[in-house]
This record gives sequence, structure tokens and C-alpha cells, in this order.
Amino acid sequence: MLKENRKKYHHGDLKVALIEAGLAELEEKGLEAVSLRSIAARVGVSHTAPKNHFDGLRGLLTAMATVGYHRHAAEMQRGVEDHPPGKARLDAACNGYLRFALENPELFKLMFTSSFHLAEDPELKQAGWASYGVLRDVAHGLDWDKANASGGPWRTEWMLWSLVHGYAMLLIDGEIRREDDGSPPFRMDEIMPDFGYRPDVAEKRPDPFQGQRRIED
Amino acid sequence: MLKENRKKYHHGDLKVALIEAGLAELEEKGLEAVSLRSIAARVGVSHTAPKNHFDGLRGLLTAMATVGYHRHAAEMQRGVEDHPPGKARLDAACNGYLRFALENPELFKLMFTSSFHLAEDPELKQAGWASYGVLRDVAHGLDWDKANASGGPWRTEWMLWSLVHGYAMLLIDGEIRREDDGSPPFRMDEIMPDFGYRPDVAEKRPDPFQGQRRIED
DNA sequence: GCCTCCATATTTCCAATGTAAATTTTTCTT
DNA sequence: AAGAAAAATTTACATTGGAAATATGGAGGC
Repeated sequence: MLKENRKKYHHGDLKVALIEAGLAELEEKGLEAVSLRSIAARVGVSHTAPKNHFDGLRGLLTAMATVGYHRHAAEMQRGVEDHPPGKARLDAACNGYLRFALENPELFKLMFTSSFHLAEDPELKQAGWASYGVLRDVAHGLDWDKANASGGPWRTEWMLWSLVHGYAMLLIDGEIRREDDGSPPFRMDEIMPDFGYRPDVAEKRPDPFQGQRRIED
Repeated sequence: MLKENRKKYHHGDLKVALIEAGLAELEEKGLEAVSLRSIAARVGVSHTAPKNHFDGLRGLLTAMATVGYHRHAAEMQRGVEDHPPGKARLDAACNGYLRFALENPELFKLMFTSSFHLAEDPELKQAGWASYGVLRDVAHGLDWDKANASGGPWRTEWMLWSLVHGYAMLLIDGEIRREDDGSPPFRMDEIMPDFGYRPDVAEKRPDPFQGQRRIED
């Protein structure tokens, strides 16, 4: 998937090996503790070997974040397909969003902290758009703000995204936590307001990405 | 305010001087680029001088984050006092939340990234609670989820906090942005749903902080 | 006023990190 | 087979956070 055209050099597929090792180090040690040298050592190459494949540490983290967005999108999509359009599908997608964030907290923080990666990287941007696109698709037709329609066509999308994202962030960082243990996993409907599904507005909104959205490159 | 009892040693008030220098460096260079050495150099002391006042870099960042929470709470409170309880007051507090985040993005990220500071620091926790308390107070009596009342007594608070916090995070990181420039500042009511104010439920909810909330120490 | 004590700050040193440059090794092309 | 190109290593360097030993200067007792 991320493999290069040429097959076997000294290492074989150092690029993907570094990404995988980086992802492992990331969740083991945390975002602030990952280092180029430890990732390289994990793969068994010298600490300057990654330079042939990535633009420094930031470049490697960018590639890792890109993989993160792909998995993020897949995790949302997982629950979506089992439900018809409407509230159930929205819940499924949001629970996927939360599930990914809580199971991959360091990767999630990496994805959404632009100072750690190269935010202008085309592949990263595309993967991010694709991930947002999943959420956007399930929000399509859901109207949260019937009573107050000002604020532009993306208002509901932004509101929904803000809600899920903020909940994920506050949970990851420990700002929101349950007192009692043995509790069930956090789910989106714990804080989700009552949405209405209005098929009559389902076709009225423009696509801000204009077909640029796709998972695979 | 944060000044110590003793007044003038070699430097005078190195502790607060370091915090102020740290806050300046933070917004100038960004969260990932601040260093103990550069902060110490800015004040004009050796790079190990901070060790007498803080537990390493993490300790200094913790003190900076604590100041950040105080300012955050003050910024929210600023708009609150001009409005009566209800939607207007809520909007004012949330706009304060957003304003602070957008004007102090690096400090905001520091506050809400536990891997950068010492999350168990008592002063930090207290300041964080105080900040949340402002938001909680304006949410008191607002009922967002009339139709669906499951999820515990903090459901509306968590929902509101998630919404504001997620919007702030996505704006700071550039995930949400306007296409056209010369645009007005982001405000919360752009994504805020229609709240209802119900004085009849205003006294029913327990205080999870039980009086621990206070701005000044 | 002098002297001791101790908080404060400095100097020195060290390991770890990211990056650059030059060099070596391996693979590909012709 | 030979030269070119790619991949990886070696060496070097500046910066960082932190530890340890040392110096400094004010506070309080006499």
C-alpha cells in the first residue's frame, strides 16, 4: 500500500518498517518521547538512515499521522455500513471516532497537532480530508440547528465535528473521567443531543472538497 | 499575585520572572521549541537556576499552564458579568473560551496537553477546576437534551465543554478555517445549537467540586 | 558589627537528541 | 563488466535537560 516501486535494497522496505516501528514506539513511549534514533535502532539501522526516506523526524511523524488518518477513517466507516442513514449511522461513526482516539491516543494527538508534523504534506492533507469526509457523509441530511439556520452551510458539520473531537480530546487528556471504575466504554450518545433527520435537505449542500476526497492514493 | 514571601535574593523574583519569560517564549517560538535554557537566558540567569524554583522544565511549564488557566477563567468571566443568566450569558462565556484559545494558542495547547506538564500538580488542578467552574456555572439551568435525559447529571456540561473545546482545538490547529479573508472573528454561536433555559432544573444538580473551586490561592 | 547558616545561583560535566557532510556499500542501468 | 545512482554508515557538531560540586550573598544569632 505504502510500498515503493523498487523492491529490495539493503533493508528491503525500510520506509514502511520505519513507519511501523515509529507507530509502535509512539504508543509505547508517548508522543513527546519518540526519537528518530530509537525508531532507527528498533529497525536495526543507523540513526541517519531515515533521511533517505523522510524529511527528518517531522517527515517520519507526518507519514505516521497519514497512516493514522487512514485507520481513523476506517474505524469510523466500520460501524457506518451496518446502519441505514440517520441517527444510528451517525452514532456508529462517532463511536468509531471515539474508539480510535481512545485506543490510539498518542497517534490521535499526533494527527491533530500540526507542530509535530508537516501540515502541508499533500498525502497528509488528503488523508485528513478523507477522514473528515466520512463524518461529513453521515452528517449529510442531519439537521441539528433547525431553529437557527444562520452561520453558513457547514455549520452543522462543524458543530458535530467540534463535539466529537472535543469529547475525544478531553477524554484522552483525562479532563473528563468517570469516578467509578468498571465502567462501560465511553460512547458518543452520552453527550449527543437529539438530532433530526431531514431527507428534504439532504441534497442542498455543496461539497467543499469537490471530489478530492479519497482514501487510497 | 504569584510572588513569594521573600523579596530580594540574588535576582529578586526569579520565579515569576521565569514564568513571564516562559510565557513570552511560548507564544514567540511555539510549544515544541521552548527550552529551559532559552528561558533562563532571557531572564539573564544560568540554565540551572530554574531548578531551585521548579521541578525541571515540566515544572516550569506546569506553572505557566496554571497561569494560563487563571487567565482563561478571567477571559470567560469577562463577558459573563454583562449578561443575565441564560443563552446570552452562555454565549459570552463560550466566546471568552474561544477568544482566549485563539489569542493564546500555544498556551492553550500547553494547558490541555498533559504530557507537557505535571498533571497531578495541586495548583494546576485547582486552576483547571476553577476554569471549568466558570463554564459550568453558566451551563447551570441550561438544558440541551430535554428529549433524552439519560447519561447522568453532567451530560449537558460535558456536551457543552466538548463543543467549545473541540471548536477551539480545530480552529487552533487549522482544521477548520474560512476560505475568504477579512472575516470576522470566530464566535461560538456559529456552531451553537438552540439552548433552552429551564430555571426549574437549576437547583437539582450536585456540585462535583464541592467548593474546591476558587481562582486565587 | 561580626560570623555562621542556608537558600540561591553558577560552573562544570554528561548523556541523549536531530541534523549535516563525507564516505562506503549495494543495486540498477547500459 | 563498468559506471551511475540509490541506500546506508561513519563521523562530527550544536543544542538540550539534568546532575553534582562549588561559589555567592543575605538572614539571623551573638
